[in-house]
Amino acid sequence: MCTSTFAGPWQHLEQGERVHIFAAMHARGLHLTAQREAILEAIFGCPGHICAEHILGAVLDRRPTLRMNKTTVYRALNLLVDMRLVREHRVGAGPAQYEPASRGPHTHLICRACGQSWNLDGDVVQGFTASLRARDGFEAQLESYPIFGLCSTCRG
Amino acid sequence: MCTSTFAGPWQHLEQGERVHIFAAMHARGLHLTAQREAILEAIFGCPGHICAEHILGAVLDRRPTLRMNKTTVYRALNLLVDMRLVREHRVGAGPAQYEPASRGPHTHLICRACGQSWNLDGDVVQGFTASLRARDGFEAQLESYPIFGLCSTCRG
DNA sequence: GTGAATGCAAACATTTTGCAGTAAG
DNA sequence: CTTACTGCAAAATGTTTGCATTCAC
Repeated sequence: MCTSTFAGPWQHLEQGERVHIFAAMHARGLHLTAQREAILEAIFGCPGHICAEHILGAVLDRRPTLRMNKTTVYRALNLLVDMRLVREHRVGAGPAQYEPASRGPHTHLICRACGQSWNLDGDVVQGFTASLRARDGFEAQLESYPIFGLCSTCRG
Repeated sequence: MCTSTFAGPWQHLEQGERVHIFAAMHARGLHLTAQREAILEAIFGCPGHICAEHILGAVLDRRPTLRMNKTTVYRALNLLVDMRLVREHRVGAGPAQYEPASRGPHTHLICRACGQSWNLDGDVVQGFTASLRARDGFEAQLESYPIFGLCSTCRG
């Protein structure tokens, strides 16, 4: 079951982004349909992560004339993740969460006890990923998953 | 759907471990039943991670006289995770994976391209978690989930 | 016009729940 | 003898698939 919903103003895709996505799809012989555009707008218009159910809800709310179905949402999401236009986070129980890949790398700290989350800026993460790269040649993609643990308050 | 199965020799719980678990359960007014003991043996006897379906399979295979049901497996797993005797890993699609909490912290690196995984020893991780602790007071539990990225081969 | 995209219903995989019966302490 | 535990069947959740129809290009 999903919990939070983003009810902010409806965002249209920024023009450059739209062009880039259209080109990427065209190159694969795929269509940028009204449904897919609405799904993209829901994802790009949400400041955080959003799940399939909420994407469906947002589109139905804000584009009542557009036909839309959960199957279409899931199919579009798989496509967009495949094309690396959207990042997927599957962590813990509950539905997968999605966000624009263009948002750039950022890591979340999540407290297992209180559930709060914090953004972790680049410095510390970069030090860690740099040492993994140096040691093992492994390019860690820490932005794909939040880091779980206990926050300073809950440790006490 | 599960893929790999561990078909190694049946392990009985090490005596000290059994005593410790029994005490922990007793302290909560819970029973260490034959079913729960068999489930624990399946988890502790598996060198890697094991999922609910395979625990059920292992117990049915090796203790044909013992009645056992997937509901019992899931209920036992929730209990054991809750008691922090067993660690749960939910990552990507597919069923949750379980392993003894006593196995100590260790982090896995998993390559998104080829799917291979490597154990990451403590040093590098400890440096990272130490800086998070110092900076944010956050106690990261990196052993709870793998770090995804690209291995040296697949980066090329 | 043609191949790709959609909606619907149904299947699927994983996990949880209600309830009546069983067994551990 | 009490309270926890179990099995069964059924539900809940999140996601995918088959197929006939519709639409973008």
